[in-house]
Amino acid sequence: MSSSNSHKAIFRIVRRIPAGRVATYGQIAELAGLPRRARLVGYAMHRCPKNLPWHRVINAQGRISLPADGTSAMTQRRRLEDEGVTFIGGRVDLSRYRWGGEST
DNA sequence: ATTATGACTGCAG
DNA sequence: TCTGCAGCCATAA
Repeated sequence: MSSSNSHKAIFRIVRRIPAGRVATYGQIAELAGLPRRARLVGYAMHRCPKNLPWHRVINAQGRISLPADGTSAMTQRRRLEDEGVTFIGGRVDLSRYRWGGEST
């Protein structure tokens, strides 16, 4: 088994992110037992299941890691704002919305 | 097998 | 704020 396990572990973590919270790629990688594999998380997100709350995953700068002019980026931002996450200057205040890995 | 690319990140200039 | 670079690793060609 190669990447399947990693992807599975990643998806499992993403599924635990509560609404109204966000997590960074690096954070998810770490929680999934894959320290420093942030890039792998990004790759996994690129082809994640539809049921996955992929919109709650953003980069370490609090920004959406997708072309700002793309429809996906807008969908992501809209869904987050819909959950109560506010954007300031095009980015999210991680010190406030970052998920700590806690259960809900 | 090798090279290039990408929804990453942290550090340096 | 922005650019560049070194780690990272699955895919594609």
